[in-house]
Amino acid sequence: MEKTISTAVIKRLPRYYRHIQDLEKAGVFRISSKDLANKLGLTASQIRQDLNCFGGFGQQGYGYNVTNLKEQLAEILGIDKSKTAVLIGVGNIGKALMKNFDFEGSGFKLLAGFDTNPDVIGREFEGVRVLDGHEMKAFMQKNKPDIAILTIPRHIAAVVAKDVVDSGVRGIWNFTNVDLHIENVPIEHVHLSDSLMTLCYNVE
Amino acid sequence: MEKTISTAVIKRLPRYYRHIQDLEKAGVFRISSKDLANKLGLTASQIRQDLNCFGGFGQQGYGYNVTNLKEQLAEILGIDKSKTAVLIGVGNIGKALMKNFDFEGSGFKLLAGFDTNPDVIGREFEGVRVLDGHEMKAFMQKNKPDIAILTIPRHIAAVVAKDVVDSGVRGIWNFTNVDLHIENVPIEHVHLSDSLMTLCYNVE
DNA sequence: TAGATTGTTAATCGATTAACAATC
DNA sequence: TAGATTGTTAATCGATTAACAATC
Repeated sequence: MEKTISTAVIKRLPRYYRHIQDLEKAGVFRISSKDLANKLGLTASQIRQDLNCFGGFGQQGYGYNVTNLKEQLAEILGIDKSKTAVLIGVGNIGKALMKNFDFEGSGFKLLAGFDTNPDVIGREFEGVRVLDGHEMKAFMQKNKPDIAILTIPRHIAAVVAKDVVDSGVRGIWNFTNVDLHIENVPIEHVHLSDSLMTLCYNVE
Repeated sequence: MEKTISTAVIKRLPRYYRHIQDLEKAGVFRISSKDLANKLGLTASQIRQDLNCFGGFGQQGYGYNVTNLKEQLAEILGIDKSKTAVLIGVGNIGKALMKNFDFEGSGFKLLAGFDTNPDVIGREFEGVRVLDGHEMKAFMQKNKPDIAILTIPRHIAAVVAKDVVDSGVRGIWNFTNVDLHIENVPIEHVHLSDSLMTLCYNVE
């Protein structure tokens, strides 16, 4: 029986992965929990506890092998086997993501964008085509993307979220400023305004 | 003596604010911690505890006055008195923010964008001008913005962050995929790839 | 081998939830 | 007044840190 891992732990994993990736690029072969903790501003204890939720990746007296740990983290996060995504709403944010964001690096392949605006339909960004929103349902049935990225206006967020889940999507990356909640469907919220308000509080 | 508030509490405040704002727009005058908790998927106890870090805004037997609570939250977060911001790096994400993001709604006034690319220098988005990066230092000394928004490539993130802090900026909204850390300067990270990796994990 | 560092158990700390007297 | 709901204290729960035996 799998024990469930707390979200606190899971939220730290991508950060571990990112730093370990940097270390590997910098040509570092091994790192101790102590040194990694220093780098990240955490305790060595916490890092060891976190990693040991998934297995003993280290070696007494030595520490962790950087490349091995990177691969283990990639596997835990599931970014080793590429998943698929569609992006819904090719406005400014949607466009910025299509042009800029390294989907591969986070374990995803972007299959298509969707919009209803004729100005963007048919255009291509980084090799990904923007299709007519009306074709979406058919596309989803055929291609079965794992997740949908919602970069649409907030007033249609709930409806579109329901639609994509009905079409079989298993997760949502939500850029609309609405707290979506759908039973059994993981949703990651990117609430930029919440983030900025938090900064506002801290700046006082 | 001010007691410090835990970041867990602070992170929830913008969400409270957002929902209370919605309630006000929907014409709701009062709400109990119980009803608000239901709406947010939290416990009534937690909401009362959180709000009572800042004061007793409710009334026994009645609940909370929506408009009053909204104003109290705005004051706590500091979004009632407008702060100022500059945006550094007018690439795709920077542009998307300038065009789309409701800075006023989060308590900020965007003063200017900066870039070194001649294609964007001189352009205006939503009434905000993009200036030459070389003018930045002079601009900062004159206008003293409260925060800087970093939408620049990751390899220059640390240097630019140091520069703006030296120029007197009191907070950073960091969109670069780097964990910046500067003594005594609050930094809010928007790590999109971390967010997507977390979703990747949860989708499995 | 001796030194280093892990994996893991135990102790501590902090955050959430429950309970209830105060009071509108 | 009686009912509702707060503010706040106490109890619980979970997450972080400390400690140390195991072992490379």
